[in-house]
Amino acid sequence: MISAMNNSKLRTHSPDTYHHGDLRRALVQAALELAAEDKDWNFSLREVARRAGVSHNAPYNHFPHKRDLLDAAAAAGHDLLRSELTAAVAKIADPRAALSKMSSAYVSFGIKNPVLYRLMFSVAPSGPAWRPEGVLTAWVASRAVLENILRRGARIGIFDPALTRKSELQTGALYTWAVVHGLTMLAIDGLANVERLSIERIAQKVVTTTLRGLAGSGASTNGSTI
Amino acid sequence: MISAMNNSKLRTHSPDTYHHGDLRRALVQAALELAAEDKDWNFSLREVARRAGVSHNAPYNHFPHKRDLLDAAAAAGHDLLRSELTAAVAKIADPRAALSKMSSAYVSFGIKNPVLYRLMFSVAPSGPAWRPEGVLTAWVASRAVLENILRRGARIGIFDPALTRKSELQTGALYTWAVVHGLTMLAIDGLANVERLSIERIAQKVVTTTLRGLAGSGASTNGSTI
DNA sequence: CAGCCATGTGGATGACGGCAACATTAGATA
DNA sequence: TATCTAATGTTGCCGTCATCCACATGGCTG
Repeated sequence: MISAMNNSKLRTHSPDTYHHGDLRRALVQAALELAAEDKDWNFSLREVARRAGVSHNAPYNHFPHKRDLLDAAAAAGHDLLRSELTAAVAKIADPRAALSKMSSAYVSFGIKNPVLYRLMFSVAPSGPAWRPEGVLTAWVASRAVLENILRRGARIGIFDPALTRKSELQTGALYTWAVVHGLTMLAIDGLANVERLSIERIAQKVVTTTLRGLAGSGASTNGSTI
Repeated sequence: MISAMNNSKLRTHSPDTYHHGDLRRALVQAALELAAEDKDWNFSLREVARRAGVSHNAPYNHFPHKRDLLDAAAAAGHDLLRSELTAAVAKIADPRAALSKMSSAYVSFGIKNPVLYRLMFSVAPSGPAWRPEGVLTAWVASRAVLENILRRGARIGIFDPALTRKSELQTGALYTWAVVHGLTMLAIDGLANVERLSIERIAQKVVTTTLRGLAGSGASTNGSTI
């Protein structure tokens, strides 16, 4: 799922040159691999350089600090998540079904890429609300998808009509996001065990409850639209 | 909020001895302080030792690895959270009000101790579900408090009666926990902004929606019990 | 009072993050 | 096409870190 990254222009010129040709991307790739292997982000920058086949200092031409590499990896992750979410919801008209699908896609992403997911939400804010380039963008885009679903549902009365108001819509989106984000985190931490149910089944039940929270007065709480 | 830790037996003997007397606790304390100052857990073990006034190797008599110190800090955090949660709910009879109070206490804890909170859920599981000593215990205790509230509410019909079934109860608890955990995380990351509302106000509204998700058929969705 | 064991100290080792000076090459320019 | 330049890599170096080992200290127990 990681290799799905854009890797066009993989140096059309000589293969064993002094200059790598696409080192920046190779470094991010190596970092993602190392993270997946080690199950954390504590590898050394030198290790990444080694894996990319360059000297220990080459990375500094692309990332002033080690954290910048991690930020780039996080940004790639956010982008991947966003694309998976939009893809999951693309062809679904019914807001409830769409929300269901989006939620399960979200949780699935976290479970498939636990280390990446954790990194994506581990960016240490230096300033008041600093985010690495692109992360906030991807985030806002994802959130917009969610808000659109809620708005559509509110308009046709499936969700609380109050959600047509901007402030309420934002709150509703935050609520929904909190559920899936929290559930994903708990699942990654192995804290989301219920009896012998699979995490997918658990997520499904949680989403059903979530939908009831969003429901308008006339809506059924039956979650069978999944 | 950190200094509330149990610090009995603070060396009744000589104050300036070769042996510190309570180094273990002092190290955890120093680590918590450093984390709060740096806003992350990237300080060096030597720095912690320096702050505690001991040699760079003294900590190894209490923590075989640096991670063990972090685990101890995380455990202390979980314990503190558990005590705050139980205290918040202690005298509240109404399940809905109790859940509300517990939620706001939870989110408040995260906001007051963002770095600690992040650490508490950043323990890298080595084995299948390894947790540092005491963390899982505190977690289960917190969860039990939550489940009790839900069960009581289900019995008197305020919450979905299905919650009296064990499996459903666990799912319901997970749902609730996911909301507050997710909301807390998002708040810490500065991603929980709605218009110009304070985070407390936002949390309140989210909890209202959460309660609706838990509600039984006959329950009002009015969250004014707060 | 002698000795043991928990607790601290000092020093050494290999690795790391980051800086600086130097090398190599891809293109732009003429 | 010959050259110049900026981007990209490389080598070497520094201070710091985590961790290991040998040794010091001293409270407690026999």
